[in-house]
Amino acid sequence: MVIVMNLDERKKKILSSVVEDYIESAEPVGSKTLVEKYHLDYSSATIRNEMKLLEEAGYLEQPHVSAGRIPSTKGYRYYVDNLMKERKLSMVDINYIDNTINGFGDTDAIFEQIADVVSKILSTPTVITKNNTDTIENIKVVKISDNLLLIVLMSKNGAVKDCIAKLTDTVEDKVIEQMTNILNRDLAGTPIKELHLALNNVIMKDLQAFSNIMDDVVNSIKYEMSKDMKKLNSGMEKILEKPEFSDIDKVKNFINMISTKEVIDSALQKSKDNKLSIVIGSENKEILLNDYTIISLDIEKDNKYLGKLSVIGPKRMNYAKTISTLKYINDKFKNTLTSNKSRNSVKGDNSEKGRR
Amino acid sequence: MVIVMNLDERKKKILSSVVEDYIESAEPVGSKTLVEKYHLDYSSATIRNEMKLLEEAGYLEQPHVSAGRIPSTKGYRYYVDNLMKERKLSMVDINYIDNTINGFGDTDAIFEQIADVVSKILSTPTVITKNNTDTIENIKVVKISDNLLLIVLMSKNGAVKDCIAKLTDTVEDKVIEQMTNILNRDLAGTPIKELHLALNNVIMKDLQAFSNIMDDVVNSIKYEMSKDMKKLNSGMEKILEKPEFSDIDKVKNFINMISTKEVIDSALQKSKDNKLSIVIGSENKEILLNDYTIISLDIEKDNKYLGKLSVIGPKRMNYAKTISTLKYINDKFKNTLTSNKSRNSVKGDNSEKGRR
DNA sequence: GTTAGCACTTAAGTATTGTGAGTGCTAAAA
DNA sequence: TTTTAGCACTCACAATACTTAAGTGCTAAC
Repeated sequence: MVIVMNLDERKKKILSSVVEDYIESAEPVGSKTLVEKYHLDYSSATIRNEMKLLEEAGYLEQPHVSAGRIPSTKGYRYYVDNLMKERKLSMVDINYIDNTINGFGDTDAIFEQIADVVSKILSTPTVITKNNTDTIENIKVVKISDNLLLIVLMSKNGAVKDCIAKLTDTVEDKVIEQMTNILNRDLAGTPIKELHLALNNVIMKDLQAFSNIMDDVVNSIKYEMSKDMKKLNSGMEKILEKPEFSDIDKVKNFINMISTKEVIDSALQKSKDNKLSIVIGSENKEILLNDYTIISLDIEKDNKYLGKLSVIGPKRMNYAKTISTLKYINDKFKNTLTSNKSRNSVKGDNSEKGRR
Repeated sequence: MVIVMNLDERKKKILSSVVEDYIESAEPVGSKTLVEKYHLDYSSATIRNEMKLLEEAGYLEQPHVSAGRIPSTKGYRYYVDNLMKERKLSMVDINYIDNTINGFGDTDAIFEQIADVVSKILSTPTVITKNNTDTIENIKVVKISDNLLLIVLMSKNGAVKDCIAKLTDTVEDKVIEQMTNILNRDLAGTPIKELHLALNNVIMKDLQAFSNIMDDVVNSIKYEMSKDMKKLNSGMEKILEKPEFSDIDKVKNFINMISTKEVIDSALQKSKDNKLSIVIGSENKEILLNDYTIISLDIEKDNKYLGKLSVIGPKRMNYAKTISTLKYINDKFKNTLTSNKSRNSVKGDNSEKGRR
């Protein structure tokens, strides 16, 4: 796919050292540092010559003439595709993930858990985008008390969402049954993204029949569905720690940018085929994102697409750790949605599908 | 209660002008500014003499000798108690509140809505603390599908909380009924803060009877209840706009501080009698909070205490607007929890209790 | 009691200089 | 041909001195 440039071993070693040192230190890397810290058996002058060549070939760049080198977008890309070694997660992180993601709550709640965990481990903001081509499959309405109804929506792909409706009028069981039938008749098969419209139609058609009650129910569903994409700001505090954001204006710009739905949407549209997609710096079509990297993972359950989990941060991000964390979470997630038993003493494992 | 110092009218006018100008501009206020902007019919020299006296009496302070004056804690306190004029909310804010707080979802969701709205309007972080002396009154368990249960907890004070439990085993209706009975028998009357312990006891006693199912249910409840106090970080981005937080270290300190549960707890313990409490700067016993003001409001429904809504920010906060916003929300909230009809065209108002 | 006038203080902004990290190039060594 | 020592050069950053403007407190006159 990618045209592999003819970099000799020494250049590869230098490039990967520059990338890794810069990821760690956030400071431009100089020839002397490379020789000393990475045991390159050449003098600094030789390394300087090589770095010059790497710069001319577009893999490195120089903030100013008397500074060391930092990786360019092309450099990061080469590193990710050819040089990076996949890394095992630390036991600390594995334990943290295992103890925190427990599968309680509806699908949104689980997404939220995942976003929080990823943010904590990677110190990056995390975005969850739900699959809104998913369709409604089934709706249940349960009477909790005289003026409280509980509505549960289940999607074709297995997502579950519930909400509570407070009624102004009391309601009889018979009415609930009728209403449930109407909702299922009108909404089953509706794509999530068209749900709002469909709900309006339900009201138009059937409001008369059930007066306020249907209205209460529909509004509750509408509100619950409008909470989409909310998890955007998870882990925002963490970026304050990164030297890239030492200036308050940069923080503000970044927050504004990722709060702009269009920017994120544009970034997440591409590369639908890959389960794991990495878009580095200027590879982003959106100019505002040219200094940032977005790594996203498709979240699936039983081979059905539920949504996308994306990590967004400066180009200087820990690619190896990010990728292994996302992959681990993905595996974990598949199990979690099926069963929440994993953290307790697993007694009878025979109920599992056995694909591992 | 408060000993009112003998400030003459001119001093009052000067003090209130300094407070209001400083709240708006965040810059120390000088004598010339006061004369010109607030039409005090004296020369700047006279005002200077007065300001000197106000400083000696402890109402004002001077960051350095060639700067204007800023209010001290005592100055803010005098302003809030004696000089501040209560202010009507703007129509924009009223509309925003009315259109956003709609009463959908369980009690926690509503609290969250309120915290978000307050944060947006006041550009301040907002903390919600739930009343954990409230007790469980009733528990309902509803079967959604073969391996999904929905659990609804209702408290004595009217709070509602629901969660979904995913089961490893399938479950029969009869079992659910038995289990519901056990849960109600063992948990009814339990204070929310002791729920975790009580749930452990339930498992100890009855795990054998229902094996994994009860386990799944109990763990779901536990997880749902553990989300307490989560709304702490709402509105955190907003503080970046305030000049007090122009330095990234100050932001970090502030975030660390308010993320420390103990600090917030200590601040929120005092003044239980008042529905609205204002603790300014050094009035806070906790030293870390000495540069900040906390304004909290007890949230009630039908005269039952549900929790506390607190706004935390620099001493230089817009006291008048904060207080009127909280009061408006409080009124709104009472209605909202009872009925979510307010934003639709209200047709038959006869169902309302009529207390306004 | 009030105010004009003035000397004084100080934060903050601007200009100046010094320092150190790191480079590119040249010429010699391997 | 490749590598390296040596050196002049560049430039960000830190430290320092200089300037400016805001605002005060005090005194003496109104």
